Formats: sequence, C-alpha cells, structure tokens
Amino acid sequence: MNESRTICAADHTDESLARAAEDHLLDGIIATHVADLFKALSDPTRVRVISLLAHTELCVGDLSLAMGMSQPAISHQLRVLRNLRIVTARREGRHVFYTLSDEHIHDLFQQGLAHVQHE
Amino acid sequence: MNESRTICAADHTDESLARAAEDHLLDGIIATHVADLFKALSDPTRVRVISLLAHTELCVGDLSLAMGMSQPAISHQLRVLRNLRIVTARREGRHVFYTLSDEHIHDLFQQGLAHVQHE
DNA sequence: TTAACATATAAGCATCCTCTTATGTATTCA
DNA sequence: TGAATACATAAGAGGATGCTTATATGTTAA
Repeated sequence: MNESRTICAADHTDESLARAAEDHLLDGIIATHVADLFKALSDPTRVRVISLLAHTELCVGDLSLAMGMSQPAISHQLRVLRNLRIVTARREGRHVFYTLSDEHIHDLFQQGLAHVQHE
Repeated sequence: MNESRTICAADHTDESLARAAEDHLLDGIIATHVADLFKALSDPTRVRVISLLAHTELCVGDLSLAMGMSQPAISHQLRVLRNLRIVTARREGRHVFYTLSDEHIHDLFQQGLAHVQHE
C-alpha cells in the first residue's frame, strides 16, 4: 500500500469526499456476507441448479440427469449452496430432495435474470 | 460423467420430473451471463466499491483512500466492474470518476444487503 | 447379512482470482 | 520540454474454485 494522499475530493466539495464516503463504506464483515450471498449465484452450474429448484423440489439424481453433469459435481455445488443456506435438503428414503430455502433467493435470481434478458 | 439413470422422478409423478425440469433449465449461455452479473458482487472489495458509488461519484484515488487499499488493487477491481458494464468511467483532467452505470445494480446490491442484514 | 442404489466426501489437478510490486500512459503545470 | 500527478496495466505469487476419479456413508430390499 502506498501512502499517497489524494486531494481530488477537495477540488470538488468543501468537505472531503473521501471522508464522507467512509460513512457509506460497508463494514468489511458485512461486505463479506453480501459477497458470499452473491457468490452463490456467481457460477453457471449453481445458477442452473437454482433455475430448476425455483420451480420444484428435485433429488440429486434428477438434477444430475437434467443438467447432464456428474453426480459428484452436482453434490459438490449443492454442498456450497447448503453451506450458504441457499438450499435445504430433505431425506426421503435413499433420495435427498433439495429446495430453495428462502424466497429472497428466488427474487434475487429472477431479478438477475430479468436484468440479463433486458439487454 | 456416469450413464446411470435416475428413476426417482417416476416415483413421485406420472411424468418424468427430470424431463419437466429440463423445460425450466436455464440455457448455458444465459446462465453464464447471469453468473457474470452476480460475480460482480461476489467479492468483498467490489461490494465495498459499489457501496460507495451507490451514494456518489468518486475518483480512483478517493476510492483507494476511503477503502485503505492500494491504487492498483482498486483499479484492478474497477476494470472488472467496467468489463461487466457495472460502472462507467468519466475522465476529468487527471482524474477518472466512476459511477454505477445502471440503477438495476444498485437495486441488486440493496436487495442483497437487506437480505444479509435480515438475519 | 449381503447386494444394490442414492448421495456425500476425499484427493488431486487445472484454472481462475486477488492481491503485490514494478512499470507504462495520459494529463497538467512550470 | 520536463517534472509531477493520477490512473492503468503487466507479471507473478498464493489461495480459492470446479471439475474429475475413487471411495465412503446411509438406506432399501433380497
């Protein structure tokens, strides 16, 4: 890190923009939590998993089959989503069914999808 | 990839859930675009940059100063955000000012932040 | 209990990410 | 023109990520 001071802010306002900005600067821990939330949706495989679970509960095998990917690959991503509390697992016999654990995730996904399709 | 077939879906509905799910499965390219959008917000540094730009336009030096990080590190992340068309750069003399290029990003950020703070 | 099935985990590899230090480029001012 | 300022980029180290193959765990049925 350099120690260089920027006086750019002083050129434009009577107060230091940089100081003012610090009031809005997100706390590091909160920023990390926000980043982790978005990280759940930052991979195409996870996005596709979520696109499926947005409509119905599915077991691992069906997810694997529908997406044309190996079962360990799907399980790996499901674990990521589980750790982030994005999905919830429910065991029924030999099967484990996954659902979106939170409606907010569905909203985020829809909003992101709408943004992409709107260009 | 394994060739194993899952008949789990057939256990629960008269149609194949896996086949039905494929109708909802997001296209790979679209999924990648959605993932890229969320990737912009999947790093704490970028989240903090966006938290600052959500309130005001700032030059690189002020961002660097406010966040206590090196100028190349900030420039690097700004380039990532530029490439994703999340931020827009405007040159004014020796300074380059950055703003959020899209209101949707601000909405996404706010929604993610609200979700995190609501736990 | 044994075999088969569904899923989870482990280990390893290749790739990507985020920072660092060093340097290049653009602009202003003397 | 030359020096100083503000920013961008390059190269590289260290760590995170996403898949693979192989194996372990848990459940059902024979």
